[in-house]
Amino acid sequence: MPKQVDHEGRRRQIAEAVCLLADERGLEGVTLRDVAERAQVSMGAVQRCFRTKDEMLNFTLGHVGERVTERVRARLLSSPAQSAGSALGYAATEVALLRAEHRTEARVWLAFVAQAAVSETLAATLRANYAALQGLFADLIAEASGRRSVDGVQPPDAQRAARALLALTDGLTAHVLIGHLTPSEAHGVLHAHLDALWKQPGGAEDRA
Amino acid sequence: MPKQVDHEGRRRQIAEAVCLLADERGLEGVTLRDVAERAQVSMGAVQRCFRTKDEMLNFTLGHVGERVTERVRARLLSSPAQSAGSALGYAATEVALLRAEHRTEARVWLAFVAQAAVSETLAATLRANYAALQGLFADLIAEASGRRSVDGVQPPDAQRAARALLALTDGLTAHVLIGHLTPSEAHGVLHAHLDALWKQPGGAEDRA
DNA sequence: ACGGTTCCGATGCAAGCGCATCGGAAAAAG
DNA sequence: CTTTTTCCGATGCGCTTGCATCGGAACCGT
Repeated sequence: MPKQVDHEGRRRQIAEAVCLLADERGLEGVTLRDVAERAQVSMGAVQRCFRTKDEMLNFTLGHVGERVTERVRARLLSSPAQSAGSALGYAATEVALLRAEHRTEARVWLAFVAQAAVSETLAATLRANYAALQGLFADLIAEASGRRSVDGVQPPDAQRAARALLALTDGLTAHVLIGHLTPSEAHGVLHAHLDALWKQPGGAEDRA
Repeated sequence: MPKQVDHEGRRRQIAEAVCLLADERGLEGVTLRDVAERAQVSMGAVQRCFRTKDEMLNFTLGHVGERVTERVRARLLSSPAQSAGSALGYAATEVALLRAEHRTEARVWLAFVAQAAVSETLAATLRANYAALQGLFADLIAEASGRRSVDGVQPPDAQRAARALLALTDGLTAHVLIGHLTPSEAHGVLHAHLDALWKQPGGAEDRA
């Protein structure tokens, strides 16, 4: 057997470089040459790991998505004793990427969301991540409001509340990045929304 | 006086072309040559109207923002007899750009939001638009919940509710574009949120 | 040690980009 | 009709991009 290389590891290493560059100059400013330089490899290596640039970006998106979802899960596991309500608060705060140290991830995420609007491949990867997060939210909401989910099926208003929460966190993230909101304003909005959730769990049902 | 040309009109014409292209291929796919072709003018004309490409994009963003805000205002004026509550519903629905015929605007908007995260010039233009919409929302919310705004100053929870509503609409728009939500799901989420707004107007205050 | 694989760094290439340039068309004023 | 000023279409330039190519270095089983 000839030379062997940890391909998956290198892929992640390259994905990190893509993130750094996308954070600084946006997704448009990501070129193969710059990525290679940032990842401390040659362009040839990058081309070997990813057949095309799109493949590289798609992998990077998946990588970031995994990281965020993983962090949310870790946050939940590290504080299992509390109520489902406060757990949901923590999870939502993580997803909103409000903390300064996650600003990079937030910018990368936003860049990919915009790109996904015109790239079906990216959109598919993105949808998978959103579905996972929404399911997680829905579980927590159903549990916190007493009606336990059965076989992974939540009452429809829990699904809807989860959709709302996910959209809200995404919107808040974007508004913070643009500078329309400060992180603490966004934090306030998010938690006010969550508080409101418990005070009227089941009323007001109409429309699809 | 020599030849005279409606510069502002041509600028708008070019901005429309930018929108069409951004809708199809994303903001990255917008080149001066393509814009010129789509706008039925020569590249020279485009260069005369906008000194640089960034200037062109910035103008286009302002143009789209104006159009959306204008449509929301028109929607409000066309149905002034109803309650502030239902007016807010209409306004929010417009902002969320859920209708299929506004999908183009939505994609353009999202593309600019992502770009603004790395371009202070675009971010400034965008902030102005968000501020206008948020103020509009806050007015309606304050009016609907009885506490009239005085001298354009709303109670803090109206401001916060407006921020939440704006972030929610933006998030929903993005999720619809990506295909994570259907338009009717987004519609349902939005109106459930609005309904919840009236049922508990002032409680749950903490954090900044 | 050595042959066979796998890897990769350097280089080349065609295409496309934003922008600068400029000669001449177009139009009001005399 | 001539002049003067504004406008713009065509063209060229320098640069960057993603990708293809390939000779040789690196490595492992034998």
